[in-house]
Amino acid sequence: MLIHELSKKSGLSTHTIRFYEKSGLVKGVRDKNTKSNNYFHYDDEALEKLSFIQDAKSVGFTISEIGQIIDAWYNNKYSKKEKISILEGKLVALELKLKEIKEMKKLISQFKADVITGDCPY
Amino acid sequence: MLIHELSKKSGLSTHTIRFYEKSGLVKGVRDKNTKSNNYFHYDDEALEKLSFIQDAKSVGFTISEIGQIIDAWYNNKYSKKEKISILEGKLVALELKLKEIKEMKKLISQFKADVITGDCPY
DNA sequence: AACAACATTAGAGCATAGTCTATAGTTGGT
DNA sequence: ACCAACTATAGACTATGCTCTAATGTTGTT
Repeated sequence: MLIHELSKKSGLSTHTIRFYEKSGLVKGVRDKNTKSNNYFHYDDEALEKLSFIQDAKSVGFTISEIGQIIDAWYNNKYSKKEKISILEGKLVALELKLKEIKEMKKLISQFKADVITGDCPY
Repeated sequence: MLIHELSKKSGLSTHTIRFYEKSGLVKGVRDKNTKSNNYFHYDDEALEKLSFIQDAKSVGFTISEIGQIIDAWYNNKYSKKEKISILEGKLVALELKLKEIKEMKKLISQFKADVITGDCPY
């Protein structure tokens, strides 16, 4: 598919997709038989990656971290050992975030309880 | 205490503290009896806020969201009802993040498992 | 009085992650 | 052949959240 279709299917603008392409997260390929244009073609894997990118961004991973994860899963840039180590690193980071969020939930729940009971001094 | 001490106690640079002050998250007060300078003085509440800001940032809240939470707890800018509604909104957001992170953990765990078993096709 | 170490404001600069504009070329339908 | 809708590239612009510099004044110690 061409970028416009990928854009519609992913829900991301062509600008954003090109930005991700420049950042190394996805890439299209050019058809060597076609000489009249130099359009990039994208497959379902690109769509999958864009969907992953959106989820990964929303849990707080940066573009560069997402790039590492994609490289650890979709590419052969890293050895098996390196891939596992990268993915384990991200799991540790997620575990920490989970803990922080639970603590923040407790804290804000306490704020709320104190506002309700009037123990909030302000 | 003056900003330098607050900086050391909070672990944030004076620049960052001033940036937060401009953003409305903390504020120092000037001593009306002192005429030779216009230094700001900070209390333990400011330190508490800075600590909260660091935690809140690390769970992904923006400066503006953190400002709302601080206003809902430390100030009387909002009515009781508004305060509760703001805090509940943040709790909902945290609950969603929690869910997203758990899903991302599953996904990355699966990536890792597939790399280990060799089911990763790349 | 000299000097380091502090204080203030204003504004410049930077990284991240887009978002948009301009320019130029291509494709598909009528 | 024409035109809307697409494509590519380069680069300008924006928002967020710092981070640093410059200019200037104050405080505390020797």
